Amino acid sequence: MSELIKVTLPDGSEREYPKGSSGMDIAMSISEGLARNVLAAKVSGEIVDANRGIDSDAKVQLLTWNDLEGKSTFWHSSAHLMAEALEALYPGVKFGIGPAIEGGFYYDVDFGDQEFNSQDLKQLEDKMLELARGKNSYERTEVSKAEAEKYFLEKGDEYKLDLIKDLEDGTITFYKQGNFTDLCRGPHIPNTGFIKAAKILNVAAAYWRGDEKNKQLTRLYGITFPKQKELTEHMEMLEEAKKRDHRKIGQELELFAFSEKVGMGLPLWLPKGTALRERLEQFLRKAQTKAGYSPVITPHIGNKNLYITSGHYEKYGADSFQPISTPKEGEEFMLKPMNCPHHCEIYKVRPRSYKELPLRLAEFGNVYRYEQSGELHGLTRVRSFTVDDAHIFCRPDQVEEEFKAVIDLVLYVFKSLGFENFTAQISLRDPDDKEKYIGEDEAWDKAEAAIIKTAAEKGLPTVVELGEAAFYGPKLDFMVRDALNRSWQLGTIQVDYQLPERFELEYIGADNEKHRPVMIHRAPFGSMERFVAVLIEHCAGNFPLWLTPEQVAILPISEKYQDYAEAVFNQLKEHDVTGYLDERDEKIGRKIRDAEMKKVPFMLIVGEKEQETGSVSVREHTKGDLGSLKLDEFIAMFDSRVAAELG
RNA sequence: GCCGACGUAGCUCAGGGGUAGAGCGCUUCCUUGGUAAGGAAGAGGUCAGGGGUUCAAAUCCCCUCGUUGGCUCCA
Repeated sequence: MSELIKVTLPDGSEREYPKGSSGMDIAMSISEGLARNVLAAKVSGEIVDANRGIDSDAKVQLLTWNDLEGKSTFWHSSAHLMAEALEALYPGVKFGIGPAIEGGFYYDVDFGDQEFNSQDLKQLEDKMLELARGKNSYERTEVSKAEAEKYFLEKGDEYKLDLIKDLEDGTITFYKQGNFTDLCRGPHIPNTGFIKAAKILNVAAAYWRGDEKNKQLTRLYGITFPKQKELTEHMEMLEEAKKRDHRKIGQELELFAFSEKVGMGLPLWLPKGTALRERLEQFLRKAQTKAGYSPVITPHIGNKNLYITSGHYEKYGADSFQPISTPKEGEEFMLKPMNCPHHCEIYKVRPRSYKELPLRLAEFGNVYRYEQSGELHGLTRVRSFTVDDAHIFCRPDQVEEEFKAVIDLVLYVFKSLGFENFTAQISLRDPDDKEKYIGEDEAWDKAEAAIIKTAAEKGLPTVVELGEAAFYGPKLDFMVRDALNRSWQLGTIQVDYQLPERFELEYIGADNEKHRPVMIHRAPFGSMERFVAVLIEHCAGNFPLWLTPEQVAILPISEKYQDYAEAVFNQLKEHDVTGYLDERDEKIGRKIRDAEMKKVPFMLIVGEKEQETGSVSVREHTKGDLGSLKLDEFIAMFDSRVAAELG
């Protein structure tokens, strides 16, 4: 007699189930193995508990650990489990919020008068696992606002009360597992038994609601897994990430440095780092030349009025490096925080015809931004950096084509540097806070639509973020995943209808009338600093051969072969192979070890044999002895490796 | 900018109220050695900077600077 509902599964198949069946019931009907792994269900786009009944026809996706949403449900439930453990160990603790994040979860905790220190972490982890073994189910109940308030009033948790205050009556739910009840929208995994491994990763301080006027809570970061093995692998990955830290490798390989005397956040590029950077620049210059860009050079400072015109002064002036005054009364200059205003003035040097658009002005421009001191981090966040900048001035009817060409350029750059995984983030205005942005609604709508359209046409994997736009226009940001699957923002493309307006840029159209061009800002690397940092971590300092500052090390067996070694070195230099000659009075084993530590791709060992035959004994970094090659054979091999890398 | 931790030789770090330690690196000498560390000797530090407590401070306290984990921010 029970009514049936139609369920559409992700593979397109349709099945019928009694009304009120849950995701778990559906899983059970497919296979027991699946049922054991189901963490939650996505029902018509909404993620719900696996045991929630489904009352109408729906598209249903069963979420497991392999789904992002499954993981996040798992971690959110783990946050509740950690809270339960904390409550058991520290009676009377109060809780803020405890969401899942990328790579785990956290919970903000107010320990009151109780002490919590890092020695307690193991105890907390053990308690979590002990509770998890109880296989307590996560039970959802709907409560009224009054009931919710009553519960937390009695418990004395002012943070939850604060949260409830903003919730609408009738939408409030509690989740209970074991002895712990929490205010929570859900969803959750079926029971705590799924959680087999737990690690508290980090303890930090965070203000309630992120406001420094509020009380500071202890934020406990944790991660959990359905298998112990996965936790072990995760911890190994974190260990590997630490080894790849670009700050560490940058120091070890002498790529860059910082000096207290020069100032915080102001990187000093050492010779090897500079070599690397310049090769990256040359690579992009070449690609840009092909794509029709015109390189330009502009000063590091600009009159304050330039930034008043651009709108940047009003927006960022107070938080920037302050104006530089000159002997002339009232005259003020600013370190340039971006290159666009200068490029606008280049556009304006003479009247422009529609025939010369698009005009693509490119500059590796050094810019200076007074980032908050607490935000500085290695090369990824600095106060002086170089944008691989370009501004494309084009007619409105050219925007799409130009946008697509830029996407192609960005993809070419990523591919050449070994970044295979990326998503394109479409950053739009926050529709609820239009005050933050300058310009007309109409222009914004047009620009946003253009980005969405071209991204779709290029088949980019995209995510849309509201409120992430620049103040002058929407953006398409490229988030790449590195070798450790960490996500970084690199390239950016931005459509801008505002600056042309502010700078009164014009071109004469075919109709002999004045028209306003559209500007596209773009930087495939983002910044040289940030890109190098990400590249270092991506390849753990083992750069593609063509980028490596020291590509070969010539290691003579003894000083008797010094002359031959030098001859080899000189010939390599002729072929644009860079490196060094290790003339030290050390044994070959030692020279090899040092070259290996420096991650030099090729070691060329030369002694009596090689000298007699005009050859080199080749050893490749981490791979060992490759045997003997004539010098020209080696050069040919080297060249073909580089050619292969650059596709 | 805010909260916490940290700052000892070029690097990695030990020490800790009573005149500064190790390994690596560096310099010199010996050694001329065939695929991841040859041997010996030597140089090198106002213990981040400033102030205080003390007979005595690298060590305890305060401030400043810097680094770092977070929070907030990011043209």
